[in-house]
Amino acid sequence: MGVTRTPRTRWVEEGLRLLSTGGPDAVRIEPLAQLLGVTKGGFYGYFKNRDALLTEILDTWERETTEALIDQVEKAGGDGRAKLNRLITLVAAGDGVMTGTAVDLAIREWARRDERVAVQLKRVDNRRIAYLRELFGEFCADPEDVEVRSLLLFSLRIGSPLIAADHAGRSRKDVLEHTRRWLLT
Amino acid sequence: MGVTRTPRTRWVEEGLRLLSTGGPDAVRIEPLAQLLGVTKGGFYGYFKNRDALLTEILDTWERETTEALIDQVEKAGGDGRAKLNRLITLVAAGDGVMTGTAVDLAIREWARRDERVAVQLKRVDNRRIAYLRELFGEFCADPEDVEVRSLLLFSLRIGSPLIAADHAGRSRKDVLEHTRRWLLT
DNA sequence: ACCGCTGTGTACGGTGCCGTATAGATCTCG
DNA sequence: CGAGATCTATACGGCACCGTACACAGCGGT
Repeated sequence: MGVTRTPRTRWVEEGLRLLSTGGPDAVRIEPLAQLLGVTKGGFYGYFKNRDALLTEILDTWERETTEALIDQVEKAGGDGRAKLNRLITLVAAGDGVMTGTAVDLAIREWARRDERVAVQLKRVDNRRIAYLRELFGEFCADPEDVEVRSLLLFSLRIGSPLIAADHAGRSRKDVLEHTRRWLLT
Repeated sequence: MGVTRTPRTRWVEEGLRLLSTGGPDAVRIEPLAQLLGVTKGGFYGYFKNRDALLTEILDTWERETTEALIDQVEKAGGDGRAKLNRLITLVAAGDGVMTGTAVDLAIREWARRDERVAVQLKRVDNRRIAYLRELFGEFCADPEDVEVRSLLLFSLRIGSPLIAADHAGRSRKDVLEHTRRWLLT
């Protein structure tokens, strides 16, 4: 063969998919290779070992997830409220492998048992919370208030997909819609 | 020997501990046996296989976690606000292996990839949300409002430990304290 | 003191995965 | 076309764990 049929990035992309559905323990090289339709032969040409792949997956995620979404929200302009509305809508849509909520949750769980991952996650979270703070700050005078709303909105984004409850006849979507109004008032 | 030196419950308890720190994939029989200071010899006398242990761990958790906390809150009495305050304080303390937040998170992550676990988690969540709804209902007239606050409080309990951000000079504890007041007004 | 029961230790074969070594296949470029 | 570089398949040894088989130890009861 000789030409790159399974480039480095494919290992990372598919690994990210495995991570999101099965957690870090599911990112195994041989099953991954099978998923790509090859054997693990080529893997060790790109990566030193399994750990190197995990590191690269994490770095890729950090790079893609931190700025991409913010840029997308910013470029459409508007005031803080408008931007928050757009942000919430975009996140709720949750398209893409990277920006999807599943990867986020998997990495969060991973961070609980791996200090290296925890550090990386903290950078990402701080960046995101800082952005929320900035937007809420545009129409909330009290800094405490800003902090409370930022944490609540962020928690909702993380917590809601993990909560499997019904809502007395309402749909989750409805409740989230009301919550959005509640937080933006 | 002949007398029970490592009763069935010890396997479950220690398994629960492994689950909370390392996720379901970390609940392995041989390491678990080593943790208990025995070999796996006795394990298969109690359980058919690893899966049977996992099932029993889950059942134990459901039994212990659903009613214990609610009972503890209820028996001290007071109105809805007082009970919510007590509930929040108790959960924040997070003592015990069962009621701790770690098991909860591990099981939630587990439920994302195992339908059986998802069903069980849903029962527990519905029970908990129903209780929150009941308490908020005591001082919130609007049912939508009740639903929003319940989901926000629950999300905060799940999401906050997973979020690794700083808060502009404040401590997480401070922000959570302000949030509590915000939700109970 | 003997016997059966029960929990335990040990040994075994099987499986899935890791990481290495090596040879073959295919493209690129001279 | 031939040489070199690049990617791939295959084979291997090693490790950790699963589940089974079986032998042994010590307690309870008659």
